[in-house]
Order: sequence, then structure tokens, then C-alpha cells
Amino acid sequence: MPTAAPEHRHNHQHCIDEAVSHARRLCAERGARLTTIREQVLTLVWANHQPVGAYRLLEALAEQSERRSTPPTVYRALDFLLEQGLIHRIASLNAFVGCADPGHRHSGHFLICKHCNTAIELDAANIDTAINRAAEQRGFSIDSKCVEVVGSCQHCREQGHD
Amino acid sequence: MPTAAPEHRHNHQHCIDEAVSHARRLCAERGARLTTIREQVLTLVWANHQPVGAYRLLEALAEQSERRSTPPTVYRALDFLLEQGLIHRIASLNAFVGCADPGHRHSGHFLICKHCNTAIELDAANIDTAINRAAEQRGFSIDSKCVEVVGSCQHCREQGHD
DNA sequence: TGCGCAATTGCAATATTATAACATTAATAG
DNA sequence: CTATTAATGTTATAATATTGCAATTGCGCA
Repeated sequence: MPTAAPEHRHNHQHCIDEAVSHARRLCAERGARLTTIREQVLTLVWANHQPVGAYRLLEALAEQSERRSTPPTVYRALDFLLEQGLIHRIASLNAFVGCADPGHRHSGHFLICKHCNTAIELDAANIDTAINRAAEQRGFSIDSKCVEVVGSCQHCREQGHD
Repeated sequence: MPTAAPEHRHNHQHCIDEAVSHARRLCAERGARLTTIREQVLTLVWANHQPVGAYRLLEALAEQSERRSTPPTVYRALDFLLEQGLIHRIASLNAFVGCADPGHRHSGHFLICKHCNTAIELDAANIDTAINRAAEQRGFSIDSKCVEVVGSCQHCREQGHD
């Protein structure tokens, strides 16, 4: 899978391009329609590695296109992107972030830095295993998981934050 | 620790009484003031094992007392109860649920049934360990965790739901 | 091509969740 | 018993999300 925890400095345009082309490919394969609005929203979500709220996206969308947009426009695009597994919703922030590995459907697990706000998507089989086991013991069958960890990322800690 | 996963049928009044007396004891020890409103809200949160929203609590509070209540009343009580570790917030539901083990502070880990809406609080050291390890590997220091798993509980599965 | 169906988008209103700011009242220490 | 802090009351509003219906677009197929 692609690197889930980007270094602090990197060529972010590459992330965006990769995400969009990956999305196009997947949607084409699935016969899902990645329309202009949906692709715009995906691109805006990918503007950086910080989760972004729906109304921030709405503003950004309004700025870059002439059409005036309303909340349903954005929420519908977000719903589509969530269904396709192209983004994740961070429940504790009411915000959305690009999925680092849209190839296979999964619930995201995130480390969220309280200083720089960056969300690092984990690919930790251990966590899933531990959760699956706990659920199994209780006869509970899992539909979806949400793991959100807040704290300080390495980069910010090195900067003296903590 | 007390049983975190109550059987489907149980003497729930016992849960409520236990929660309230535990809360009184802890607050007394800590010099925290468990006022009437706060205790009322705690009791209402414990009305059952389903997470409950702030505005539902507000209605319930209005019903049972003559004073008219407003959102800040409830949110402040909830904030207090959260600080004291007497309840947990379920981010993915914007709702609150009683803490099964208020003795020691911890982030709650929950299995939430989509059918009966019951939230089962886990006490799974494995999960914490796995998360701690993943964070450590990335130089990330943890403040708080949130683990919310949605699916079908044993009881509902036995009833044919799934 | 053009018709018809289904998916998408536009649009207005409103629901739901949460907080800000400031006034008032209650509890507690000295 | 008074000064101080904590808690609550009150009004308003911010932030997030959805509903319902109309208009439009995309697309398969006659």
C-alpha cells in the first residue's frame, strides 16, 4: 500500500494527483460516476493532510467555481466519496480526509496531531486484530470501526510542542 | 472492574444506583461538586445503555424538573461529567453514555449495536496496547483515544437481525 | 436522433448539535 | 458575614447536517 504516514515535508501535489487518478481509475472500474463536483471536492479534501469540514469545503468550492453551492452539494459529494472509500470521515472532528489506500475498502484508523492538525492514517493490522477479537468474544459482528487517536506527532514534538 | 457488557436483561436500577453512588464517592474524594443538575443528568444518561444526545437529555430534564433548562445547562453538566470520567462521549453518534468503570480515567472503547443501539464498553488491554505500539512507532504521543465499533450485538443476532 | 428513465444537481428551508457572552445566584473560605 | 469563586440562568447565535421537491443531465435504447 502507499505510504500512509507522509513525512512532514513532501511534494504534496504528487499526493493530490495520485489520489485523483486513483479515484478515476477505481470509479471507472466500478461504473461509478466521478462527476466534476465530486472530483473537485475530492481534490479540495486532498488540499492537505488535515481533516477539513464540510463548510470549509463549501467555501473553497464557491471560490473556485462560478456556480453558487449549497450544503447539500458538498454533503452529497462527500457521501459519494465515502461510499467509494475515497475519503474518511473523522467523527471526533466532524471533518473529512483523503483515504491513503482507496484500493480496498476499510475503516480508517487515525493519529491526529493537536498542534498541526495532521491526520496520519494507520495501517496497523494489530489494532484490527485486537478489535476483531474483542468483538468476537462478545458475539458481536462488526460493520465498521472508527479509531481516532489525538496527541502530538513526532514533528511537532521535535519542535518543542507537547 | 465492574462488568462492562451487561447481559441483555438485568436489573437496570442497580446500574443506575451503582453509577450514582460511585459518582458521589469519587466526587467527594476529589473535592468536585456533584450538584443536583449534574446528578440529574448523570442519572438520565444512565437511564439505559444506549447513548443519548444532549437535546434528548434536555427534554428529559425539562420534564422532570420545574425549572426550564437550556442547552448550556446540559452541556455544562455533560462537560463536568466528562472531566470527571463519569461518562463518555460517542463521537460518531454525538451522544453520551455512562462510564462502566469511572474509578480510573480512560478513553472508552465501544461496541455499538445498530439494531438495539446498545453501547458495550470494552476493557480490552490488547486494543490499547496495539494502538500504543502503533503510535510509538511513529513517534506519536497519545492524549486520548476513541474507538467506536458499529455492528450487531449477540442478542440482536440471535433475534435474527444482522 | 430523440424518447424515457434514472442519477445528479439546484435550491430553499429547516433540523440538529454546540458554544459565546454576560447576568445572576449559590457555595465556600477566610 | 463578606469577598471570592464556582455554578447556573438567559439570550443569542454558530456550526454541522438533512429534507423535500424541482430542474437538469447522462445514458440506454427504440
